[in-house]
Amino acid sequence: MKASSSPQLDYFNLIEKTQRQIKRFIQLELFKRNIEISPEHYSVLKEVYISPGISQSGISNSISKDPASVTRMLDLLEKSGLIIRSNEGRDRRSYSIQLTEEGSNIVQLVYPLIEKMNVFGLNNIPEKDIYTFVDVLNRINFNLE
Amino acid sequence: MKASSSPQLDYFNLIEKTQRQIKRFIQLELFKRNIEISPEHYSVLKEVYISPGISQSGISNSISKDPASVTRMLDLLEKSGLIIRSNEGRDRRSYSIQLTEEGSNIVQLVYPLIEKMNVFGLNNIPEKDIYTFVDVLNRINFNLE
DNA sequence: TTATTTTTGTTGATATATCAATTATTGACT
DNA sequence: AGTCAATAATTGATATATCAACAAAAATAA
Repeated sequence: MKASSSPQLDYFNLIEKTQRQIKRFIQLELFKRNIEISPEHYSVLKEVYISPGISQSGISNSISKDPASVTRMLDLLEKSGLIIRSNEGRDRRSYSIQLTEEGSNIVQLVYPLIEKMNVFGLNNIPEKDIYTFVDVLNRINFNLE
Repeated sequence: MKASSSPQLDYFNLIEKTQRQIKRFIQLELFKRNIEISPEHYSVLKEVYISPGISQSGISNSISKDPASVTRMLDLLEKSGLIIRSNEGRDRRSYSIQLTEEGSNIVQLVYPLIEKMNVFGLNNIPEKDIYTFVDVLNRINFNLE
């Protein structure tokens, strides 16, 4: 490791750390309210809420996760009675994913909480900095695509 | 889910997505160069490189990960011959972690690559925006502590 | 000194995430 | 129609991450 003019800007570790901390925070808040769902499962439910009937590959693309991850999360969500897979469509390879009433209720319960947590996490940060922040995240994503 | 004046700023998902994408990118670059180490293992090795003799709890704090995660990563790193645990210290509960020569070589090999990838990921982003970006990440961390 | 609490690390259980390989179906091409 | 490639989803293997429960040792309090 050479000494360099500026210390290594380890934004990857910083991003990772922040991501884990946000996740822990959300988990804790959900636990306090006796809402038994993981942040990951919520993000899947939210996708289905926004796009009812979406396919698994559609979910996979939207949340940028491996199809295998989606399969396994949906297995659990199905077992918990929060979503249903149906084969109604013409394409017999794919499932149409729908929320059950309970799944829908959870999204409507959790959504405003996530909004509050967003506000809390961004406390004391100027709005223009938040725009810059989101913009940089998008640019990094673009650069690494 | 109520319609709100502004759409939900889902920076959590954006951060998560970015984190996964950076990780995938780093993994791919390491694979291309036949360097058989995960980004997670590299970050552990780097900590030990910076602070030779550090304890497992020290690593756990530095990288903000659960002690159990650190134990398991060190198990693998030890099996791969990249680090050694020693009990030389007076505190018989804790281990002193050291890099082997091979571990040290890997850090020195990977470090400049990570630097290059940082530059690549931040391509076309004004420096002041990068400062703001890092600052916002730190503020979010602070807010959620 | 003895008792209690804290710290350090490990292990088991479970969830998440990815990759590689596989099955089934669809779409495209000739 | 028949072949071949692409797509959708699943499964197995493996790594990562956390929580809870635990053991051993050290620090603190009584």
